Amino acid sequence: MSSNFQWYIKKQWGLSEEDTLKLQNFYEKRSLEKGEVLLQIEEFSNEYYFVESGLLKSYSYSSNGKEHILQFAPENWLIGDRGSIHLKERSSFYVEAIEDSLVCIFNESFFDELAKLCANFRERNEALLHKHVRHLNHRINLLLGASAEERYVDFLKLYPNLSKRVPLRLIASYLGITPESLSRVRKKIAHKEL
Amino acid sequence: MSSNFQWYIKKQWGLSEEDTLKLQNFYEKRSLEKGEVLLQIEEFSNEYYFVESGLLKSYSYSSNGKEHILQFAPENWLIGDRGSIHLKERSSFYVEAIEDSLVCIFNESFFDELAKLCANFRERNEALLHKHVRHLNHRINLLLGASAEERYVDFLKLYPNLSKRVPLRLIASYLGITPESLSRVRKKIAHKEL
DNA sequence: TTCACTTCTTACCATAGGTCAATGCGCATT
DNA sequence: AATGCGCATTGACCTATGGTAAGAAGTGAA
Repeated sequence: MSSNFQWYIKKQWGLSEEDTLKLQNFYEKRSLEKGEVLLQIEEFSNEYYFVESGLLKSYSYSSNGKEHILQFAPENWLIGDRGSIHLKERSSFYVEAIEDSLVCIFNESFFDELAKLCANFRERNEALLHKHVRHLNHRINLLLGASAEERYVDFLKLYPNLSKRVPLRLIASYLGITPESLSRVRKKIAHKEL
Repeated sequence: MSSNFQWYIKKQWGLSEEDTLKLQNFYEKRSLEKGEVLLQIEEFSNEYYFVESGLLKSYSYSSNGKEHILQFAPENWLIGDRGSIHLKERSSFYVEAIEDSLVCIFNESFFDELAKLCANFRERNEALLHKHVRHLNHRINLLLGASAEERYVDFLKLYPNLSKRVPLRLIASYLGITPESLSRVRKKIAHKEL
C-alpha cells in the first residue's frame, strides 16, 4: 500500500520502486488538526511539507492586520518557505492546517538523498522553481489589472475543487478582496450561467 | 577598463580576473535606442540581458489592454524570462528599453561556462532564484493588501533612483494604478513631508 | 431540542481609485 | 520665437469594492 508521497516521488522524480523505499528514513509523517500551525512567521525553518491528505494554507498579515493567503496546499501539494530553508533566513509566512491533515515532513537531507538517486535532480528542481516563478508572475499580473471577478475565475481554474471545500472568507483573502465582495461576485457569476 | 558586467561577474560569482576574461567570448554587447524591444511576448527566447547602462522594463498586457510592468532593470540588473530560457516555453512578457541603453546579451552556454569556473555555481544560482521568489511574494502581499500610497513608498525603497528617471505613468503601471491616482498619491505625500 | 458558533448573504452607505476632459508645463524641432 | 508632442496635474464625476450591520442557514455540542 503506497502513499501519495511515494507516488509523487516516483512520478515527479522518476525514481524506481526500490529507490523510493530507500527514502523512507528521510521523512516523517505527522497528522494535524484543523487550525494547527506548522510554521510560524519569522521562524528559522528547514522543513518542507507534502500534503498526504487534508489542506494547508500559507499566509501572512499586512500592515493593517489583515490576513493574506499566499497559497493553498491540498493533497499532493508541496509547501514550505524555500527562502527560509535554503537561505537560512527567517520564514516570511505562516503555514497552517485548514482541515485535519496528514503531512510528510522532510528537510534538506531528504533532498540531498534524492539528488543521489535522481540523475537529473538539479534540472528538475530548477524547472519546478522556474514554474513557480511563472505562476507568481501570473498572479501579479492578475492583481495589477484584473477585476475581482476575473481573479475569482482564475482561482477556480487553479484550484478546481477548493471552492467547495474552503470557507469563502479564505478565498477572499487569497484574492485580496473582502468576503462580502466575493459573495457579490459569486452572485453575479451565478446569474450569468443561467 | 572593466565593464559593469565584468565587475558583476567577479562580485556575484566570485571569479578571478582571468576567469572573468575567459567568459568574454560567451556574451555580446548591444546598444539599444529608447523604445527598442529586446524580447517579444510569446517568443521562444534563450537570452538574458545584463544592463550595462540605461534602463529596461519587462511588461505584459492584461485582458483589458492595459500595460503592466513586472520589473524595471536599471544598471547592473539582470533581466530575462527564465521560464522561457530554461523550460523552452514561450516568453510570458516583453522586454523593452525605456532609455537608450547598453546591454550584455548571453544565453545558457554562458551559464554552462560560468558553472565550470564557479565552484558553487548551483548554490548561488538557486539562492538568487529563492531571493527572487521572496521578492515576488512580497509584491503579491502588497498588491493583496496595501494601499496605492503604501505600494508607492515600497517602490521608492526598491528602486531609489527611479522615481526621477522614469515617467510617472510607468511607475503607475508598475503599481497597478492610473497615472492620475499616482499624481494624487504624490501630492498627498508631499504635503505630509512638509 | 436548544444554544452557540461559523459561514454566507443582503442592504446601506463610505471611500479609494478609475475615467474623462481641460490645462499647463517642459522640451525638442523647426 | 513658434509649433507640436508627451507628460503631469487637476477637477468633476463614476464605479468597484470596502465597512458595517443584520439576518439566514448550516453545524456541532450539550
